[in-house]
Amino acid sequence: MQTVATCEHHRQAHHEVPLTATVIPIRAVSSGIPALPRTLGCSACAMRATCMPPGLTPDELARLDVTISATRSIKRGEVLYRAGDAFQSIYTVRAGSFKTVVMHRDGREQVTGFQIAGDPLGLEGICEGKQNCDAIALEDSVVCIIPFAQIESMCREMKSMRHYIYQKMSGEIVRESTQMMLLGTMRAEQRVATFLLNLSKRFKARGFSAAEFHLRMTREEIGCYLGLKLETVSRIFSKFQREGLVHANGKTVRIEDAQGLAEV
Amino acid sequence: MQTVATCEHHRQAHHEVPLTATVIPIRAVSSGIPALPRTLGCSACAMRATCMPPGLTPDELARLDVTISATRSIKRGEVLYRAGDAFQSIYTVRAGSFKTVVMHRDGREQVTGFQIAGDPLGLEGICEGKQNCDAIALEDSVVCIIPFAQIESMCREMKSMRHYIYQKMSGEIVRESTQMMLLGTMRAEQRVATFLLNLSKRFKARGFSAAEFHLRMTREEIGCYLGLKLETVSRIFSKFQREGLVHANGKTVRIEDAQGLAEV
DNA sequence: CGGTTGTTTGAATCCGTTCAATACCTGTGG
DNA sequence: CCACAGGTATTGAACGGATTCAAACAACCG
Repeated sequence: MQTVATCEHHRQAHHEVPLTATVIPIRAVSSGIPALPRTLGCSACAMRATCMPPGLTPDELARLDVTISATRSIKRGEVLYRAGDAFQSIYTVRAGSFKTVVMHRDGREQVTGFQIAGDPLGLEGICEGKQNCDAIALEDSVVCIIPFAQIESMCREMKSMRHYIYQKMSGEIVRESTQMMLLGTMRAEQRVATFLLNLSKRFKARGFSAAEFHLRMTREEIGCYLGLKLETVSRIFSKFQREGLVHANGKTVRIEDAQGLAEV
Repeated sequence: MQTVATCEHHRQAHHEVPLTATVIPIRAVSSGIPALPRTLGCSACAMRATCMPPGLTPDELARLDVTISATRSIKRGEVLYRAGDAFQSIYTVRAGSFKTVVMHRDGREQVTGFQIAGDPLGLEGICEGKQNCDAIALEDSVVCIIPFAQIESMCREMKSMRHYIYQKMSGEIVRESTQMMLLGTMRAEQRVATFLLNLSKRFKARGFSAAEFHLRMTREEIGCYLGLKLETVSRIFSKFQREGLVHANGKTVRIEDAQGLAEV
């Protein structure tokens, strides 16, 4: 079984993921995964506000329900897609969480993002018709499959859908430039503080606690994301704890002084 | 007069740029700027292959010529747009070059990209309806103005135009994740080597020499882009020169051993 | 020409890494 | 149930690469 921890594997062996085999109609999966929203299909989905444009007509919603009719379950450590895979769909995280990783020939890796429920996945693939990073589940997860060709053809008539795609993509660009700033200008403590505050904000936006949450990623993955070594991340967690900024016990984190964190 | 060099200024004072005042019909500008392609309008533009989707019909080309009918000249050190400006247009660099800079409240800056002729500008703005970075000319430059609302409405009928927009945006995402990898995993020498090789490749793609070119940006701006201090950049240029990898005289750079650079 | 901006180089410092040892946690099989 | 193994996390000490501080030089422009 593949592990999430080490930041070095998952090369080669493209296209071997049995894509269709694990695609299941939404209704079939509903009873199996307890954490899922009860109601299914976009029209009744609790997360529609984050995933889809606002102000859709009933007709348009009905069409969405037909188009986005399948989810896919991915176990912890498994990949949703790999760099090089042919681009066919974009995804929305329905439950669980992912990391996206780009790699160099020489084995160097960079975690480019962590995605939690409601976040989009796979947008980078549109450019060259193939994915440029691996998307790996940090825990047992479920994604909604959004077939790009179909959603794209909806764009013809639906201006709001065009704007939705633009916004998601543009949002990725903005997110990444923020991360470039972090990597280019911040010192280690600021990076970790920013990371924790960002996670906190996103959990809050999805209705979870902003103060206390469970990290699904290892110290190494955090380091890989922040341009630091895992030891450095660990040391800074400890330091923040000594200073009363956070309480960190393994993967459980409680933010004690958000203001203080922001001022690191 | 504003300077390009120091990596610290250009805050506040949004919206004060007299946008319309400097917008000139393409034909009016044609004789003024010698470096411009002789033929004007997208249908006859030499750079259309890089700026616009392939396979447009004559009808579509004619429509483009009407839509993209103005350029704008920006003098060295002046801004094309600032963070916070209302998003209205995207741009293509027609002549000259730019840097894009994001900044934090605290004055920290990060150069997120350098754009040369043929490169797109302003795509990040689509997300929130306002720009999230400053675009500053590194030399006297000219951009084509692409009014987004109009190009967007062309997307309704023109599938190729929709794909064009997707590809440009997705390309930005890919470019940025590559840069995140550089910032997150490479040591200083590798960053500078990668930077030089990337510039070389892009110049070559635009028909300029891949081996020898003129840097339009200062050492400080390069450092700001690569997450290094200007002294470090300077030292590494000198080191590369000692090792026979490049010949650098001020802003003129000649790549002597591209292979060696790639292996740094 | 002087003044400003940009570049180069050296020496000292410091932050994050590297190397290493130990502890912890979780799931597995005896 | 406990022991064990593998991965994960913490912490210390030494090291090193990039920064900081400083000075001198070059290039540019009015």
